Amino acid sequence: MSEPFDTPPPHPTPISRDQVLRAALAIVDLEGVEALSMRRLGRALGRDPMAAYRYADTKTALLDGVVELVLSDLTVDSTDDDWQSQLREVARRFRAIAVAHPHVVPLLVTRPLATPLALRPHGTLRPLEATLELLVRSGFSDVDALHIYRLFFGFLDGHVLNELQELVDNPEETDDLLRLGLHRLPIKEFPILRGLAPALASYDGAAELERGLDILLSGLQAQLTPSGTTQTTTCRALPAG
Amino acid sequence: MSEPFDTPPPHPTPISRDQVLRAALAIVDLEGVEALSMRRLGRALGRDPMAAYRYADTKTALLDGVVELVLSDLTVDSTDDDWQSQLREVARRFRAIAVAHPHVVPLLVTRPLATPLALRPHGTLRPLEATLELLVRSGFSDVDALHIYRLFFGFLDGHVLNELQELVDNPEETDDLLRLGLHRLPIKEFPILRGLAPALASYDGAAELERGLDILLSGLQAQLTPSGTTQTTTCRALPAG
DNA sequence: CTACTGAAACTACGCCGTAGATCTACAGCA
DNA sequence: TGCTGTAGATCTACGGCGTAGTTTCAGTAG
Repeated sequence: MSEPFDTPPPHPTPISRDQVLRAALAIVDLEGVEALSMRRLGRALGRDPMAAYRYADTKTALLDGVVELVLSDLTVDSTDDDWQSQLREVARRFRAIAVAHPHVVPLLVTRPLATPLALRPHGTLRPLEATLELLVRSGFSDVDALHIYRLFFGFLDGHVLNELQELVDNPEETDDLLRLGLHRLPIKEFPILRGLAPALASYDGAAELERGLDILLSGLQAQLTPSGTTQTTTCRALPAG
Repeated sequence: MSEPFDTPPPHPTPISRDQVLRAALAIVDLEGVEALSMRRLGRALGRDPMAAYRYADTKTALLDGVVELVLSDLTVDSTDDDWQSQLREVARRFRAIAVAHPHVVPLLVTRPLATPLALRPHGTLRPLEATLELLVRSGFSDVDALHIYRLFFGFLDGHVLNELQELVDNPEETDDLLRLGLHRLPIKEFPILRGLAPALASYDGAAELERGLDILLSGLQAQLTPSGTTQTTTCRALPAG
């Protein structure tokens, strides 16, 4: 057989799906999702705008690919004996990824609304399977594992959406109220919110994540045990009166 | 002074911001966010494409307006003596809104990433203030109220993002595995996920929300009391080994 | 009757995603 | 050597996009 390296590719150097996705990610990281266009991507690759279509059938598939690339950094050790502490670590890694790629977060949370689960790039499903395995190995039924997975990653999505919200209106202002622009809000209508200017200004994402994890895991421990059955609780309110 | 109704407006009938937003919402509900363009909106209003710019300075402001319109349906009774049951009701109303307008959910969760809090339409801030008031009236400090608000609405965002995920690949198939397209996934790599086909297919959003609320509120009760101070917990893992 | 004002409509620019046609350069073979 | 098939890269073109700037025009004030 002939070496693939002996015969150089048709045009300049070949290009890999990974390179395409990395170029796309770079654009998104620097300028946001809306700056990513096939033409812009082609320019970044030094190729024809249509070149990327070889590696992503469509623009939306390219977006799914960017999500996959980013999520490929999210490892889950499903052999960890302590599922709670492993979930904590996954949470911290997930947050770190989101903070490192804030402009990707909109894609991260919304692409699954558009692309059916089974058609998503496998890299985006791997953390799901690994988390399920972690929980099943810890004694949960697979259905309960699914519930916990959903609650946990829903919580993580919610956390990063909170953490990455835009708060600052006027960056060069030093007073919190003015910096966040909260003075624009009618004081009669938003008294508490306005009073929270200092708290909003000193938001600490890592600490908030830990406190959320405390609450979530403590609730989980109270409501769901690895033995497999859900407990009924006394504080559960009735749906309608 | 002259009656405003006596003097008919310059061109045909006047138009209100509310009408513009409702027309925009109708397009999004029917065909999704990406189908909403200024030209399309103009057509729906029977007006020039530029007409809508009178009520939204920019396309993104229009999107914020759609979010406001949808969130204006979300009432929070801050006088409720039982904050937990009021949060449950808010959660159910929020879910109902999301289910009624699934195509708006991407906007609902991502617009705050782009528009600074104080510049968002007031209608989107009203549930925030009302929830803070509910919690403060129940004895929480305003900073704790903010934490609970974030955790709670983060949870809700996460829930609807989970509930509205696309799962079905091949709708006319009857077998769960085939309908969800999970047979495409390599069985060695995704054994648990594939096995969960029936559970995925029979997802019940309302029930899942209640179970999530049970866990969240029970965790909240264990970790945070209206007296105001956060408790330290024994199960909290240390950051790094 | 004229001049002004403010809202509505129109025009035009540089983008976009991508279907389809075209070009290029090598592989295999006579 | 020259010919042809083919697969990949590139080009062209279409209809649509957000919106700045300009023009139109009905109503009001003087």
